[in-house]
Amino acid sequence: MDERYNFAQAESRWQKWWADSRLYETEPDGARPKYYLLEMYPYPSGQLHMGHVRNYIIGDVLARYQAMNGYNVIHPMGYDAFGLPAENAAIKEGIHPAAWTYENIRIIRRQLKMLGISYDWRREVASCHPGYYRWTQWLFLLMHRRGLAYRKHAAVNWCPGCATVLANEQVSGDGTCWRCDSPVGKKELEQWFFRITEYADRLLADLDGLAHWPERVRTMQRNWIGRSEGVEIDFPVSGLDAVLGVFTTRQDTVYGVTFVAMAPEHPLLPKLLEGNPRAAEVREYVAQARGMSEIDRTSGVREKTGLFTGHHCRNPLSGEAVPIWVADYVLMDYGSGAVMGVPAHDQRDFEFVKKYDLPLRVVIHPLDGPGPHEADLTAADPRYGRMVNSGPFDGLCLDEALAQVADHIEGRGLGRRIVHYRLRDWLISRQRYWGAPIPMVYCDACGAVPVPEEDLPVLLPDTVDFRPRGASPLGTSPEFLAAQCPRCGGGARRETDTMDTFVCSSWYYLRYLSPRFEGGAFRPVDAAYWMPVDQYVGGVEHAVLHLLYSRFFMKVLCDEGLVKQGEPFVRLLTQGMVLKDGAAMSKSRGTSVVPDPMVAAYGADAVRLNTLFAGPPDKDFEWTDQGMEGAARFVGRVWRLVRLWKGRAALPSAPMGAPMGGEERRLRRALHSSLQRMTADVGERQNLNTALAAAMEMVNAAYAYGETVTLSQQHAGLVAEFLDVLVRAIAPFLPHLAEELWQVELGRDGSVHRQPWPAFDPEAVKADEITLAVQVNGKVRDRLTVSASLADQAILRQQALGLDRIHRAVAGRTVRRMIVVPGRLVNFVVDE
RNA sequence: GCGGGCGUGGCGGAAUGGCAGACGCGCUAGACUUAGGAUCUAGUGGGCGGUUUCCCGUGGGAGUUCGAAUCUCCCCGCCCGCACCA
Repeated sequence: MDERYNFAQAESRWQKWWADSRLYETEPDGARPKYYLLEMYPYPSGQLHMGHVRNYIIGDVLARYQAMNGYNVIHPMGYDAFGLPAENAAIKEGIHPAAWTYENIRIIRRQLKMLGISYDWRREVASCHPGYYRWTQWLFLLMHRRGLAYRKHAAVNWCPGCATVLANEQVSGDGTCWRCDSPVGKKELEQWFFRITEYADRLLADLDGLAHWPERVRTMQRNWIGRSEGVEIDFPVSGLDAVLGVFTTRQDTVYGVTFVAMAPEHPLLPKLLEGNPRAAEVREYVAQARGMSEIDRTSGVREKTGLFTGHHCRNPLSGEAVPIWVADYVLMDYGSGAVMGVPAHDQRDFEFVKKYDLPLRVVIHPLDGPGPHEADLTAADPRYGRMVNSGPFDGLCLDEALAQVADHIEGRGLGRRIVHYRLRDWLISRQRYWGAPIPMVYCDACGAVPVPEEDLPVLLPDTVDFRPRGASPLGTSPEFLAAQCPRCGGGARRETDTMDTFVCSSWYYLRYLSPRFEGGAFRPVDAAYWMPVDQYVGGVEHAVLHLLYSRFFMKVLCDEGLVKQGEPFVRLLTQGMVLKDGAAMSKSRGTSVVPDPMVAAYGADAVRLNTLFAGPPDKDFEWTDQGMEGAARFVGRVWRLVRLWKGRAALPSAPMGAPMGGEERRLRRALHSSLQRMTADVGERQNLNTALAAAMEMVNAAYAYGETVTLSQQHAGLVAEFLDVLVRAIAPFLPHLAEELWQVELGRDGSVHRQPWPAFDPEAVKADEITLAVQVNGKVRDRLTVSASLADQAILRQQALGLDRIHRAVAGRTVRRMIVVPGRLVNFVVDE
């Protein structure tokens, strides 16, 4: 028996057989419950590394497991194929982005097949294919028709590295580009936006329903949407016919305002400076503040600066005159671009008045006592409390204070309640070549006119000089640029920007359902059957990018009546990263580990096993080749076991009915308790690493049985049952090995991947006798083996106290209590 | 600064109030063998002049409990998110 499992031969044979027998191709079937398993499709920038591979392997295990549970599983794959890297690589290497992309797709497809992932390859899509982006453009038109796509002039994020604009979500917290890490600047441009803010409330509210999403992701989206309820209060500017609107969530502190600060960009500022002796000084300050980079400007550690404008305004509640300052810590793009300074109750305002020697006034006292004297304050007290020094509002507390002040403001026309969001509209224009052209034309007579649906797709021209120059490469193609106005028939000019690739990926999960459908983005009946995605697997880095955009798209499509649900992804598993040298794998840093050499050396199943066994799916782990040997060892161990036992299992006289001895009952118990654990670990907890640990225990139990009972004496029926369960239970994890064992070694008909997931026998899991830990005062002193049916505590007590070591530990002391945890332990509480 | 997560053998990790270290890697010994980087078996947290009978041990400290890696509080460290958001 020193033959070895020829994984290379078996794996390629079964991959071919699966493809030939169309095993993973699925169609809607009203008679069966569906299960949509989706992994985030990759950006084809080269080969897949272990980070991607982990994603797809986790998804594959879950897909195969659900198929064995009787679901009609759809499991598709495609490519997020538009994007800057294709263009950058093409510029560098002189290849066309399309050629580069399709070559990478070819490589990745081969890798995925090599790993034995159960995709329905007929459903493969590439977002750069005209058959796909035609519908991306169609969805743009849908947005436009619904008033959700609009063009506006704005100061937008500009990434010099990518030579294009970016959406807010695509600028990292430190002010750098999410893709290339360049510092992002601002540029005044006229651009296309999607009105995602219109859905802010629903995007926020529906997060509560996503019970099977990680709390972390929901929190990140909540923070990103950033809803805050408050009021905008109008402060009339003294001596001018103007009001300064000030947004606050703390209207209960309005009597504590001692200054008002406006952003350097505030549109009212020029008016304040007309004929103002301080104008020159203020302008210089404003120029300086606006010249600061975004990063410096928004850095919390920097000391706040400001300058008095020379004007005052009137607090409409107290009637008091307060100075208007311009200050760099006030942001134009949040709230109204002006804040009321309440130094006693806001730390930023506190620091500001300490620096510029402005007054402060305490207007909130703690609920349970007196407040501090102004002179004693060393920091602002931002807590809610009881209003004081606030005229008619004195004594009001908490919510009541907020509500009554807001009511008063609205009632007297001094301002209005406002719900403000941090979320901004989604900037989707990109000044790059390799993307879906925005299907609009500009006509001198008719303005911006959408391309008629029947004229889609607006094809990306092949021959364009796509070297970045800060303007859209498409503008260099006269043939592309020239268009006819769909409305008046006159000469017109095409939009030359392409769409953010996140637009493409916001709906790909729908295209999979009707991948070659010519009559629409997807067939509504297909979506009705397959949607929503039951399980989505992908990296957490898309928490507020792709996952927010997709939710927005789904809601729009729901409003349009094309889908029935407003949420695309029911269950989300954010798999951890595979690290190399403590950081995410990166091709540019040369820390990318690819699966190919390991598949060649150990087989796809061993790579799958090693990847899954390294840790829980949602946690990061450092890649190491160390485990590969062990993974390959387990594959061989299973194979040898089945080869050794199959003859015994195949005996015609292999009935389960033959009486079983202690060894048999022990093996059967190990089999079924391991199976029970695997079922819970895969199906409920999604802890695939411990499911595999259970599978290993199962196999170890078989070897242990083989040690004590020689082959010819082994219980043929039990051996047969064992092999049947084992091979089915490892099938989702080690699909090639399981198929080889099922069909070739066990000689069964049909694919193991079409077998039901084995059910564990609760009776078999029960032990005949159990070993209890016996503790004295919580310390384990001995163990006691008793019949599992023993329920009589008196007998248990007697037996436990009869143990030598227990007797000694208890001797001479009084047993106060006996605590019994059934099946686990007995604890005697004695006097110290 | 705010919010969240984490901290367990030489290593990856297991145990979510009940026998700490499952499972695996690595290591040690043995068996088989011409050979072993194959395979199988056993051992493997630390301490001890007691090696089945004792003590210690889950970042540190306190607490709750018959019993704490697990719950509570304080502290330390690492990671992630947010960060002048008015």
